[in-house]
Amino acid sequence: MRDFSRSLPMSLLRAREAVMRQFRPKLREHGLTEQQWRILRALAAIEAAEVTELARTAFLLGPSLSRILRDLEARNLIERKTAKADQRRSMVSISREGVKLMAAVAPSSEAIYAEITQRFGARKLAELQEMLGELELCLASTGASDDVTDET
Amino acid sequence: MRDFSRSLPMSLLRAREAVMRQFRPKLREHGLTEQQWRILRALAAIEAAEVTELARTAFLLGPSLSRILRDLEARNLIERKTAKADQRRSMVSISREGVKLMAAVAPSSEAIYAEITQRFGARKLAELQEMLGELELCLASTGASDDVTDET
DNA sequence: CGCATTCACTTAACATGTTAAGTATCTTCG
DNA sequence: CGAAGATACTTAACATGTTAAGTGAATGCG
Repeated sequence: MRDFSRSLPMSLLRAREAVMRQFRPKLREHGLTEQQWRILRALAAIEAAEVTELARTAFLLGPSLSRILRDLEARNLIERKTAKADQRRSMVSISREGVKLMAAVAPSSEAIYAEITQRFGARKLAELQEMLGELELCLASTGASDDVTDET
Repeated sequence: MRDFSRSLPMSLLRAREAVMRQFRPKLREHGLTEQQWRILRALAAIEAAEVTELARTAFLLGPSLSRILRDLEARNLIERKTAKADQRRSMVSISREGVKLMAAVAPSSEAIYAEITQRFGARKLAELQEMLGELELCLASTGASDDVTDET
């Protein structure tokens, strides 16, 4: 069997870990996890979003998101209100405090990203992201539990 | 701020998830998680390994590995014995049952990997892995908690 | 030898990943 | 209208990620 440490899943895992290791300490200084930071960033870019939409944007599963939103709400970093038209949906938005926290963390985050870009090379980084996107695309809707009806 | 859904960490996360989504269902059929499978594969390639060595190979943190080894041992998929020379170390090896399970899963796993390779293209896959390796390398020992003494 | 330090591993505590089940609301259709 | 089904979440349960603290064994050194 192929040496699994050279397999694609392991390559992706190690590469991502190498990248995230750069960010985690700074996020931690502000009491944020990687996932919480993703949610704040996603919310900062829009007025408000439904939970399902936010899950898709931040690439989190529903149950994880539910827990995290509960915690972020308790820390007053986000706000929630049920939609008028459909009581099932809740609209999530970032709070004033959340915006302040973002503003405090963003510069360091940007600096770290710039450092990574500079080290690896901007052109190579773009190429890498292009390939990752293609990989994702060519595997789309090929898993076991997809909402596709005409699978073989 | 840059659209975070196009950031490197998200690209890596989505790509890896797209890949793992192909494998998880089959592993699940055999009652294995991705991490348990990594450990079995790592052990299958060697006679026996110390826990720390195994953690490095399977890319797992010590605490995670401790729990997983406890469970795999309870399921009789691995065996442990403390080293003679150093009572702190324990040598882990795959059991006969573990080998049997590997043999049962390996063909499907290989088939899935082959399918991915074929879809994405073998040459492109090699290029991607090359870039991922370079990324990992250029970020090595740059995090906050590394055992490097001469950091800036 | 003896004791502080280091080392290998485990436990603990909390956050998230993952699947299944639950709840409340909305929609559909007879 | 009203019951069956669909939808948008939430909870539950178990496995892992992550950091800190704990435990027992080996080492270094006076």
